[in-house]
Amino acid sequence: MSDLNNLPTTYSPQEAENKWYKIWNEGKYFKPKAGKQKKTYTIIMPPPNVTGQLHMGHALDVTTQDTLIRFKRMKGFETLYLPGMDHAGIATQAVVEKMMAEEEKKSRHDYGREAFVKKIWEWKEKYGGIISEQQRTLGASCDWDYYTFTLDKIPNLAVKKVFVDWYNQGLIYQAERLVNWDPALQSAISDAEVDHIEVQGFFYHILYPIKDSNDFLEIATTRPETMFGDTAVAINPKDERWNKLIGKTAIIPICNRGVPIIGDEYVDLEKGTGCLKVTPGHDFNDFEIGKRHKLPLINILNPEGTLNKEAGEFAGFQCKKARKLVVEKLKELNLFKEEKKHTHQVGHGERSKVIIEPMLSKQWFLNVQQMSKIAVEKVKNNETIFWPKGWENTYFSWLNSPQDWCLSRQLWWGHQIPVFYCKDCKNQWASEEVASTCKKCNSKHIFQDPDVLDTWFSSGLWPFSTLGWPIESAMKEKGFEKFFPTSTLVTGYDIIFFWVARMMMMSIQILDKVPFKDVYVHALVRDKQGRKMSKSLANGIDPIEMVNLYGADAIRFTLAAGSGYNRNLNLDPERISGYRNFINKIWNAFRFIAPHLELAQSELPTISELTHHEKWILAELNQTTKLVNESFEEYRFDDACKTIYSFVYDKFCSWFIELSKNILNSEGHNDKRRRATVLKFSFRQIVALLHPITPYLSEELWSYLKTPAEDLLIAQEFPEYKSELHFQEDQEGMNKFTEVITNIRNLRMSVNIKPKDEVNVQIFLDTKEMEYFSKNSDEIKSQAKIIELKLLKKSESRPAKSIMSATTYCEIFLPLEGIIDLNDQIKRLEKELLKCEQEINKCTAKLNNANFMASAPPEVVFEVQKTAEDNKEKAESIRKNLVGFK
RNA sequence: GGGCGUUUAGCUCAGCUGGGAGAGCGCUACCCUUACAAGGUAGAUGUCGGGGGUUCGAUCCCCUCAACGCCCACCA
Repeated sequence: MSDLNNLPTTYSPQEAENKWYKIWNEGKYFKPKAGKQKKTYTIIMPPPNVTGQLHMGHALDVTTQDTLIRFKRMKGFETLYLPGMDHAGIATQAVVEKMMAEEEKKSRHDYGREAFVKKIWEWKEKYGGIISEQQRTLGASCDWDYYTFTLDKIPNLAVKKVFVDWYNQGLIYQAERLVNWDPALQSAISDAEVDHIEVQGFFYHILYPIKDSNDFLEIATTRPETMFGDTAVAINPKDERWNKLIGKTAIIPICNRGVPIIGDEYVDLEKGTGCLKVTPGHDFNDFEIGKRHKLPLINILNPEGTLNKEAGEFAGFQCKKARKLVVEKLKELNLFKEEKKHTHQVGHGERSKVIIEPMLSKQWFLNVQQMSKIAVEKVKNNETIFWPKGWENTYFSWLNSPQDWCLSRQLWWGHQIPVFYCKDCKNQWASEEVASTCKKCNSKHIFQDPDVLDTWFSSGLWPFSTLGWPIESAMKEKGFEKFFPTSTLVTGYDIIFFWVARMMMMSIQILDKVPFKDVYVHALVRDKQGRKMSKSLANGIDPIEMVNLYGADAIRFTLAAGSGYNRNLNLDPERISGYRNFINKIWNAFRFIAPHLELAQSELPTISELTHHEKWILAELNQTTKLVNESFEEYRFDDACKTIYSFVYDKFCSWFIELSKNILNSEGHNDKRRRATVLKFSFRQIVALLHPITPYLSEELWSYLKTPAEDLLIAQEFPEYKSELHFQEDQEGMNKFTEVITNIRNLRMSVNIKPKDEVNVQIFLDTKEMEYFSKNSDEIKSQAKIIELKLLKKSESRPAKSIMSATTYCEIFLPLEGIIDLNDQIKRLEKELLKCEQEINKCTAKLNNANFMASAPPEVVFEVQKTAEDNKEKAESIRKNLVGFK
């Protein structure tokens, strides 16, 4: 331990961070331990992607989760903070494929499935999971023995069990449907993974000849290249312009195929030309029209997004290129009328960023119609509560119009679908075991479905698969019964659909329980100007860089201070340095106390022994404690931070430490000892209050404050409000004390008296204040640098040649020898007077208003009366003395 | 097109169920005062987006307009 008298003037976080994380972790402080609450508190960490680098969003996750965990742990809950990592099917496969292409000029097909998957595992061992190291840096107090990867054995068993059960129940089914096809991934993706992005495009006006006539139908489309897939042209039956053509045949240009002209209400008379080409194979709406009219369905695309042989001479071209060529060709044929600029929303792959093609394909789906209804119920009846409540709407809006979930992905990295096929008898069945023969005909010619499951399928099971489900021995070992349902899910609003909704549905369906009691939805971290942090803008702030610069506690405090019920957190690195300064301030407050720690006693003196200022600081601390507790319970991290900040800064450092200097430098042993005791007591409580937010600094300081027998701070009890430490009178007294001193300092400042120059002061008081001020006159003298302080009755005469200031209960005079700039003083006082008068006018207006007097509650009326009287007294003081100046 | 949200001091934001507006940072002046210059003391700043309404009283409730942002939804 360093010498308490020789601590450095600045706190250096690095040392403490390395030291304490290790001690906590090795000392098993992160492990769940039964506490006085006899209850558990569980947070399952949203598993970051294995490919991920820690960004500010993760840092915010960790900060809020770890703050809650540390808070609850100290409150005496048996806490489990369960870490993990997600295999992130698409993202990870993409990373490795890219690396392979760059380094070896090979594709996954060159390797084959087995070898490729092995390659990803190798990559994962080598590069994956840096993020969990970074989480440690931030102080995440997870039980790392619970660490789970979504492809681990148990989650895999969970996935298989759920799939097989639901397959057998018919909830999971296979269907040939129009799905969102990602040509880059060459896989289907779910609706949730499609982003609609606004794109500048064109309406191409094309003429479709009408069979057995010289007429044409003018059709507007954004996608001329899909005309090879057209199987009808649709017109609204109400459309007077064209409806007589319904029933005739239109000829698709270029391929010269005849298609029926049909009537369908879906067609919008206003949009385009009012004539719609119907391409059921590549448009979701057209697909519906096709169903209504029993139209054939033509697939014109290859899996990689090029046109297939249906497109004749355009086969092999990408859609974008084909579009140009088709337009040129139409121009040649004189069947092209015009193009008009048109902005529209086009679906893009959330990961791949390429345009998504609706395409007919056979996929696995989960029927969510029933489970989504129940998931809504559970939130409606408060079994799970969102904080802030407003996010429930987002959750509902998704679950109220659910599309069946497309589960299968044509990838290699992930949980392979546990469905088997027999080549001989065409039998299909689902099985948790890897089958070797056909269940039905015993044939050995069987194979497993090659697709893998959507990553979110395993994520949806996360709250219980991490706790050992469905393996009973594992559940017992991991404490499933104790920790499930979990307590709070902390996440950003961007994955309410992807994740929260799915965990709710799956958990309710499988276990008939909601997976968590609370959902705290935190803000998304943006840059100072509110822009999303992105690579292209280069506006990202790297949390680890910030940790290196300012320390983990500073960044945690900054993120916590920015986290309440807001949806954006605009982060300015300057704020981090600001809170670094605050942390340093605490460090230095400790340095002040440090030399006196030995003197302090372990128990607080009896209340009758305490001085006014001691009672005051204890009362303020007590109130702070109450507010901090309440704030954490309501996920108001911002309020908690503010409360602690202002107590430490504005109460403890600015006044209590200042007021303690004389005592600690005096000879009075008892006074010194008593004050040292109060200081130490307060400081122990301050670091305890701070610990959930700034674990490192607080643990470091605790090591000096604790008794040898006491455990680490992480394992201490969180401070609670104590009614016996509520001293209202002392808090009110102290308000006067600080007001008078501030007034005197203000006066000194107005005539440029240097801080170290001492002055004489006379205060004229109401008699009822006399006692308080004479009792505290020594402290007033020292705080305001006064040589001689005279406390006089208001009836006494005021000194000549002086400057003055008034409060509602006293007049403060500072007699001066030299020349005073009277104009300045008059201006200052007149301004002050004006304020009072405005206040008085407002009050009297109200008090003269009969309606106000009749309807306002009595305490409000009383308050107004008091304000009026106080201001009248103050104004009177100023006015009287102003006359003297003039 | 549907829904949600935001608009308060130069910047970032807080203001609980209506009683006359706050914080941090920044800024200005003065200070190396024996915990801290990553500091101290003092100070300035707001038609609480516009308009209307309810009320004795509106930053807060209702209506309306505007700007910005987000989410969902059809590539005619």
